[in-house]
Amino acid sequence: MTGTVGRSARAQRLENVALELFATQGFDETTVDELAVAGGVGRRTFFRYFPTKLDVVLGELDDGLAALAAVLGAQPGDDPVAAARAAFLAVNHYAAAELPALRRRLGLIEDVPELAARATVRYRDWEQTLAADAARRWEVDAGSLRAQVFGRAVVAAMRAVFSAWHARPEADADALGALVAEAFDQLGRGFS
Amino acid sequence: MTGTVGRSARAQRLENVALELFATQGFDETTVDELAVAGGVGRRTFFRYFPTKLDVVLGELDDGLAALAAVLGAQPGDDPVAAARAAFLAVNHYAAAELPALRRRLGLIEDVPELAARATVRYRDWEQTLAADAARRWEVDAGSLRAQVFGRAVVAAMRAVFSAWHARPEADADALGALVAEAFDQLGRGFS
DNA sequence: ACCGTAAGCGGCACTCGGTGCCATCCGCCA
DNA sequence: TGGCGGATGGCACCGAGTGCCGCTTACGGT
Repeated sequence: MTGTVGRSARAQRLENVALELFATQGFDETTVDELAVAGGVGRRTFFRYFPTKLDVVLGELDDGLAALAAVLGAQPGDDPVAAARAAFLAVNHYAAAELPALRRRLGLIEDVPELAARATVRYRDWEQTLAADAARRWEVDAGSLRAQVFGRAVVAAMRAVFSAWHARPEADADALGALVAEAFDQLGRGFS
Repeated sequence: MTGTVGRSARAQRLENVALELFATQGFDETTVDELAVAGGVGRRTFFRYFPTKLDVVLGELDDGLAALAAVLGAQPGDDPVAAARAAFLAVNHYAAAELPALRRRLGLIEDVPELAARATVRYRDWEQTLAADAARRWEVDAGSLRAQVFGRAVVAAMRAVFSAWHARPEADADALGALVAEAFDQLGRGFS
C-alpha cells in the first residue's frame, strides 16, 4: 500500500541493479543471492520487496492495469472497440527516455519463457476488465462469450503490437501508437 | 519420440494417479514425492516421464497442436477464418467418454495460476502456426501485424470458448462446437 | 535524556521442484 | 555364460521461496 508512486528508493535501486544483471548475465543465470548482494541487502529482505524474482520485471504491469481501467471507464459511447483503442493509446504514451527501459523489459518478457508465462497471468485481469467494459456498452452479460472473446482478443492484439514494436529496434513512441491503431482496426473490421 | 499414441503404459498410469491426487488434494498441495510413491516409481524416474510436474496436466496440448497444424494445412480457400474454424471444429471432436477428463484438465488449468501460465506458453506455438497459415492465405508476411494479431486473437477466442464451456457443467460436445462456431463468427465479423 | 515499542532487517533452517552423477538391475543377443 | 545397453532410482546438490526469531533503529511519550 505504498501507493502508485513511492515504492521506496530501495526498491527502485534494487530493481535497477537487477535489470542490469539480467541484461548482462541473463535472467535464469542470475540468482536471487546475487541480486541481494548487488543491491546491498539481505536475501530475506529482497523477498520482502519483491515476492518473486519474476516480479522485479513484471511489477509495472499492475500499475498499467489500474491506469487502463480508469481511462477505459471514462470513455463515452457504446462501441467497446473505440473505447479500448482510446484507452490503450492514452495509457501507452511513453516519453522518449522511457523507451530503452521498456525495450529491455519487453525483451526479457519475450524470450524468458518463465516471464512470458507469468505475464499472461497478469493479463487475465486486463482481459476481464475489458470484457466487463464491453459488456456494459453492449448491455450483455460480462460472462457472455461475446464479451469474453472481445476482452481476450484485445489483450492478444496488444501483445502482438508490443511484439511487433519490439522487433523493430528503431521504432519510436509514434510507431507504437500507429501499431495500436492498426491492431484495433483489425479487431473492429473483422478478419474475413 | 514415442509417437502420438504410445507413451508407455507406465506414463499413462502415472498420469492417472497424478490427476486423481490433484483432484482430491489440489495441485500445489501434492508433492512430486507423493506422485512418485503413488505411481510406484522413484522420484527420479518420475522426472524422466514428465520433465515437470506441470507437464502431467499439460502434456496433451502438444498433440493437439500437431493435429491442428495438419488439419489447418489441408484446408482450402483464401479465408483464414474459415480455415481455422474448420480446423478447430475437426480437432476438438471429443467422444462423450473423454469429456470428464477434459473437464478435470480444464478445471486445473483455470484455477491453478501456475498451470494457466505454462499453458499460454504452449499456446504460443499455436499462435504462430495460425499466423503462418493466415499469412499464406492472405499472401502477406507471417511477421506482419495483421497475421500476428489474427493468430493470437484466434487462440484467445479459443481460450474463451473453453472457459465458457467449462463454466457450464452440463454442456456436451455439441455445445463446444457451437461455442467454437460463435467465437469464429465474432472474429470474422469484427467487434464494431 | 530515557525508555518502551514497533517496524524494518536479515540470518538460519527448512520445504519443494528440478538436475547431474553413478551404481544397479534387467532383458537381450552372441 | 558373459557381456552390453537401456531403464531405474538413490544420492547429493542447486535455486526459489517461507517461517521464525533475534537484532537494530527510529520514533513517541514522559
